[in-house]
Amino acid sequence: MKPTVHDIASRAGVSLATVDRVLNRRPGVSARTREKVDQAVSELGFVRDVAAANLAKGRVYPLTFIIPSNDNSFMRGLRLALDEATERASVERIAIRIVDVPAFDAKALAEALYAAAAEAPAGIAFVAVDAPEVAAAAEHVIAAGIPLVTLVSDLSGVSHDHYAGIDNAAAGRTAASLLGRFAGCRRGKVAVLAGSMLVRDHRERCEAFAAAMSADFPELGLLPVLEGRDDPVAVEQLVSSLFSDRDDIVALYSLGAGNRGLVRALERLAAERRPVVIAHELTETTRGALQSGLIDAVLNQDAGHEVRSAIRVLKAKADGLPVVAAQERIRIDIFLKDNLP
Amino acid sequence: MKPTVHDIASRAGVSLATVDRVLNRRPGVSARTREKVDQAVSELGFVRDVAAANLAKGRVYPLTFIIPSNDNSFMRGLRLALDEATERASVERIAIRIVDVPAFDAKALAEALYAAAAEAPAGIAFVAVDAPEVAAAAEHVIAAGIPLVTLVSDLSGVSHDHYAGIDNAAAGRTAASLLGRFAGCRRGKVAVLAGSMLVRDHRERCEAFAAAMSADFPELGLLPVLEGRDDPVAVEQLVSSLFSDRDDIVALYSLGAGNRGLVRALERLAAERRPVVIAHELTETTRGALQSGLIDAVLNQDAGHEVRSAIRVLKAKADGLPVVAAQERIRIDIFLKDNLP
DNA sequence: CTGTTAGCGCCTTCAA
DNA sequence: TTGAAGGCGCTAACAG
Repeated sequence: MKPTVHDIASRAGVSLATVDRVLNRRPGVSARTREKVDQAVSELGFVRDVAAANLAKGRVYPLTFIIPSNDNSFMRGLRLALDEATERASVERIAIRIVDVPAFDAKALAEALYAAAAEAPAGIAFVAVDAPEVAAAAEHVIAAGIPLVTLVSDLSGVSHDHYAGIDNAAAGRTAASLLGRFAGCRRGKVAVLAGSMLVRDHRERCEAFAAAMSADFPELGLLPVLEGRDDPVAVEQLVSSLFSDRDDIVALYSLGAGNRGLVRALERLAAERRPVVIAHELTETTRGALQSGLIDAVLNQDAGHEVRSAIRVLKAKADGLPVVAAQERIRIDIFLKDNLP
Repeated sequence: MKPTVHDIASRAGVSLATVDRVLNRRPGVSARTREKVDQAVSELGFVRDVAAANLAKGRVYPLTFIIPSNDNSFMRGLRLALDEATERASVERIAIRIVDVPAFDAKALAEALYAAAAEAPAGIAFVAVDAPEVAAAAEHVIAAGIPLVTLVSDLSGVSHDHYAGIDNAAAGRTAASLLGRFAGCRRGKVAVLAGSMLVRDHRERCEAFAAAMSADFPELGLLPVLEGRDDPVAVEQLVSSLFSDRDDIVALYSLGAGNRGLVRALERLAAERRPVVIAHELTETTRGALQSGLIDAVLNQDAGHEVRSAIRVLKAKADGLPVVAAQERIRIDIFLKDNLP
């Protein structure tokens, strides 16, 4: 039978309360007593029943998630993942509060951070905009002793607790590998379509992609980066005019959102002119385009994993427990038409 | 505040015990009382605290996992995943017993199933060998009322509770897509290396791969399938002699295990003769080969996910709860050198 | 510094 | 058919 606190108590010859103090590293125990308990713990191979502990504590962790009120599929997916987490809230003893802020608005985000901190939750997660005022607000949160993690997009120059998102440089390199190899022996230009070079994840993907392309596939020249502001309409226009301007494009890397516009533009292209296309985020749109052959591969980050990871990390930090970094790494999924989930 | 059984009890004007009976659909409650309780439950939006329930029940689920005592990295990984699950055993209130059987040995596996059933565990998971005697043993387990799931490789013609593994036909098609596209404009033969056509996962991968290749890349002819019995030594020999026999091989699909042997054989090949290689399962070996460029892509199934899924399903079945099939689908991961976790 | 005691939310005898 | 009471493993006042 699995040993319990009672076994530890009698083995060490102390009371339950003392055992509890030692187990939870609370003060008010003499060194000798502590030792006796520790010894009993290791001798009996005691591991505490977290479920029972949480039940007794009755503790709930109020967590605040600040996310952009952006109407693209990925952010909708993120929200969905948060809703699911909220449903498991009672079991995991967390209470999630979602705060919306305008997308790409550093000032609004900074204010949201200050406001969230004022409520003193057990932790805050937010999708960063990489700007000084946001960094300042983040520092404020950290100074207030509130665990803080970035979600999806990271923040430079602030030592927050964690970044729950993919390695965007690796994503850029992965895109380059796939695109270069899928292009095969075709020769021509490669177009790059981003949301905005002002956000860190896009910048990192773009730079890594360009570096990998020129290293591994120098015969495929890169065209200047197009910025579609993650807006389907803008993207459609950009891509359409690009393809009517020139006829030497063999491949395209869409590293941002707004792929609905991209797909519409591609659909109007004559089949023999269709480029190799790599895009990001598995959505209704990109899934359909994969299946119809308009997009060749999709790199994806699992919003559900990111949310769950953020929650785990925030809870651990709130409890002062260590985080197994390797276990929290978010994978870059690759989807072809054949391995769609 | 989240409602508890107490709230339900007072709202319905009954005692805790009665509430409990209704919640757990136990007999001995009049229809009228039951109704009152049900109404209180839905009015208050009560959801029961599973952790507390398990704590009170003190129930543990003895689960038996039967896996091949095969010394390849994937099976070692599976074992590792099982060990990890065992460590969480106390929290999840399961007790895992691992039973080893010789690989690809239908008779031994069948016997192990009978033996496991005799111990009447809460559930059994096993890596199937697709043979009649195994099917008979599986039927016996099912007839004994013990929840049964297959792991990694499925069993034909038996309606067991679940298959915790990837869609192997999809894996074969994915391999074909990648291999065909990575081959680019190279022309020649494609070698296929399997473990054994006796296991259903290998057969399915192989058939789907062949079908997809002839449909999408008819210019690349397939060579007869080599069976390496997932044994590194055998595999090395097979591949070595294959490449000394002929010089028109442009690509190779290794759909089984034993890739240590494959990599050793590839290493000895002159760089310009090296084929495009797609293999299965991310291990030390395949990871190294990806990084060194000997292998181009690895399809992976996450043993940890499979084990956890099997456990979830077995527990649910043991409790008579439904399973959300979509949530239990195991993904096919694609790894290139660039997106290694 | 240490122990006693009363719960957390739920389940399970045992009586009525 | 129903209810009262005790306990699962742990934590947290409140006393000593």
